Amino acid sequence: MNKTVNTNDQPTFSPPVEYDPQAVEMKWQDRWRERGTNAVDISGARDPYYALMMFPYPSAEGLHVGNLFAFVGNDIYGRFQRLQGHNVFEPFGYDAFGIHSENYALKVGQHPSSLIPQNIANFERQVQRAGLMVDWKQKLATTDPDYYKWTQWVFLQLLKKGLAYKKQAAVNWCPSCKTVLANEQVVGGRCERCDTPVEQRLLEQWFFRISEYAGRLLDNLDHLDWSDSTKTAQRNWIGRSEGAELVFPVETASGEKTDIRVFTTRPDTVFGATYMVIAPEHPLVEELTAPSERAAVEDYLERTAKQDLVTRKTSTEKTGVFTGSYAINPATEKQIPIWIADYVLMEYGTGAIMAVPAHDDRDFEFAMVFGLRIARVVCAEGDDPDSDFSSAYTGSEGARLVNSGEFDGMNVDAAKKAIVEMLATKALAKPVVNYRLHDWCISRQRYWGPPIPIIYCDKCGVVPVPESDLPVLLPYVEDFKPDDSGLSPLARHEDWYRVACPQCGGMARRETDVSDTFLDSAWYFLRYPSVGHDDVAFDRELTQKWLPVDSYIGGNEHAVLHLLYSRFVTMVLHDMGYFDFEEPYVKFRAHGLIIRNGAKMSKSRGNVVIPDEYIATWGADAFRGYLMFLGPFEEGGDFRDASISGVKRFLDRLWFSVVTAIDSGDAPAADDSADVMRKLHQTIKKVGEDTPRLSYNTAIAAMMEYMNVLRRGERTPRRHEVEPVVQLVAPFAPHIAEELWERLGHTESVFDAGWPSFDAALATEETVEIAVQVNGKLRGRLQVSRDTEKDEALKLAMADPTIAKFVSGEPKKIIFVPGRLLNIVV
RNA sequence: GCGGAAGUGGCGGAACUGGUAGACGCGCUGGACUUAGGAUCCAGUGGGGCAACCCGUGGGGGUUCGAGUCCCCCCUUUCGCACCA
Repeated sequence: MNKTVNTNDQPTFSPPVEYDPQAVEMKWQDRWRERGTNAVDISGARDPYYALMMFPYPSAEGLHVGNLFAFVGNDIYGRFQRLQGHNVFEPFGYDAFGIHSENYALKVGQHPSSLIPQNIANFERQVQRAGLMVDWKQKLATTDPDYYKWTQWVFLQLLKKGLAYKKQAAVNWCPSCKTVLANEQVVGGRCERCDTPVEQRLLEQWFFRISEYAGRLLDNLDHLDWSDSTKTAQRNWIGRSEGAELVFPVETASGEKTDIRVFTTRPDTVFGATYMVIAPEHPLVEELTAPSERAAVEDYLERTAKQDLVTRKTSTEKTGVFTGSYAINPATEKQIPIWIADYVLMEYGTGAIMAVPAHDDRDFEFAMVFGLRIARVVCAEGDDPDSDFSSAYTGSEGARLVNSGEFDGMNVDAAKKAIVEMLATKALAKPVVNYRLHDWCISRQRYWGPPIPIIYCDKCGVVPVPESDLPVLLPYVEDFKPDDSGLSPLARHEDWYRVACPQCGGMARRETDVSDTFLDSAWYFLRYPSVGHDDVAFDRELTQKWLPVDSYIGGNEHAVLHLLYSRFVTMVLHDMGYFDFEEPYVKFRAHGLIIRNGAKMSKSRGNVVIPDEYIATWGADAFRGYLMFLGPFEEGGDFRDASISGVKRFLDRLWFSVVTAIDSGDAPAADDSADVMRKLHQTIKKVGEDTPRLSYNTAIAAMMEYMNVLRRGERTPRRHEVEPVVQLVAPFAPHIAEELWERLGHTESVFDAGWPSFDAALATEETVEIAVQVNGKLRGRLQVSRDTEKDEALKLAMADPTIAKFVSGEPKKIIFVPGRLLNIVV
């Protein structure tokens, strides 16, 4: 290499022109393909490691940096595990069904079945160009009949287990997408995709009984290696509440006796229940309505039914109507009026509440609007029990019961228990746990999804499609635009839905709804190892071998839904005996978001960054490195192209150093080689610790630091000083690592070379700089040997006049932290 | 309103269990080499001060020999959920 030393003692390097990222990257991508470097021996691999990333929706715009950021983060993790000796399976696939694709197809006037393959081809090109260690022989797409055949099979398993059922329900209806949305797809009362206000509609829908698994889904979280924020999100979504169900006897308008059951978390306040509210959809509404109130009630019901869910869910304005009937408060045994109001939701609890205006904000507000009685039964410490109300008192700490008969003076917790026990003796109460988690509506009145494998026969009723008849192919239809009939576009194709009943052979019709995209993605990780096995959804042995997933990386936007649904499906299949694990992902980490100019990237903002041109300019290795260096992987960061050059320079220097080391052959080590070796071993240690923690930015910084030490002054690097760095950098910049590894004379892939070990003794400094403080203020630094003791350090410090001048008289106290600092307190 | 996360130089960010704040990178300043350089290399770079020193991690208190880190109160940003009884 052309290194010369000028008279100013400043080394001059000629630019390392030989490093041509494009050429190197093309060469190695070809090599990997030819040699099958990234392919895994699915059935024979020992020490398997499943490094999964959330599969993307193959959009027409192609892969953007947000996708790539996530994929590269996973790839680094996977490659690192491979260097640790695991057989790493890093599959790739496409979540290609769904409203996204369908809407786009409608917009551009092309059929999704022709769009999707184009998009997939484009994604694949981009992913390969980025150099991911993907085993392409195991790829899948949810739109492939060989895949969705088994999605339909999963549906049938849930049906078999009694966990799929059909019911008519008020559902979220998007008037623009003309389809039903899951609760989860409604954001702030608006459609997640098109932002149109959502309305309610009544439709027959297929549901999965996920609520039955709420307790397990919640409890298992304690044992998962997931980030706490994700677990918290899941816990909140599941929403466990402990309380009691109380029974309020009532008499209907026609004089019949019946009960209304309510759920409450505050049974201690039952003496303060001065009225009762049932949801407009409550089954007893009709019977409880007195003739005199009929007109008013009907009017109110009509108004709320028309009301879209936005107003209903977001408005806190209290509306309601009196039924004309009364219930008996089981505690006071007094009559209380029964009201109908839309602030009580039929989907939660029992659809009826006991209203305690003195101790619940919503009940208080309602009572104020309608002039209902307010009775205080809990009194805060030091409060006057007879004072007036200006708001509800919802606290409980230090509070005592009042106006509650024999329970007066009890604290809230004791009263909760005692009152439920007392009412239970009359069969008027029992402790209950409630969850906010609703059953999962999987029906979609759309075209672009797997048809739900059900046949309706006039004679036999609801008949599941026999497993041997799967898949129920999604027919190619030109006219797939949804209409507002509430039916899927497939319902317009009689030739498709007319079918013989599998049981009696008579005339029957297919279910014309397709299933939710979340069902496609709720089991894809089970499929990857078994891709190519056309006789089963997932091969038993391969599944036991590779699953559960060792490490899963994905976006936090899926922290709740996708993760919850896939946990549920896994749990059900486990219960059916298909495999022996019940949680799909041992470890999950959410990556951060890449933003641009402080805003989330989106088409509408026009700030989407497509990686292609950056890769063309800087190379995939530099671009990967840059993405990982711009911030902590789990936090993301702002994309700004200015600083890519820093990572590129690092790779240039690495290249130059390695090539120089090779050229210098067996030249004797330089004088400072001990320092360099110490730094090298520290770097191996740090990169080995940071990488599995996904602390990629600091791992890269550590490697940069080492390069700075290595190149310090005019020294010529030696082979043993650079060779391990090639291994360290390999997960981050795989192409340049392979090339340099080959130039270093190796014939095997650097990814099969293992991870360099570090010498703990060598990695420790023998002399350290300790801080000297006087009264906690930094006054100087001392170079001492690592094992210097307190007295010795103090002596050295006092010998330094710049320190000693701050110490007058005898120190009161000496704090000494070996190897770190000395604090003299005077 | 409830819940989560976060406020550190001009910028992105380091600082693992309380122990030298600002690693690493970008940018900037000066210099070297150059016909030239947006290439490469060297040096410097939190603010103030000639200096000794002083001030600095959103603001205010506190605990401690010592606080970016722990505790209390407030402010700001951001992302979820929103009448769940």
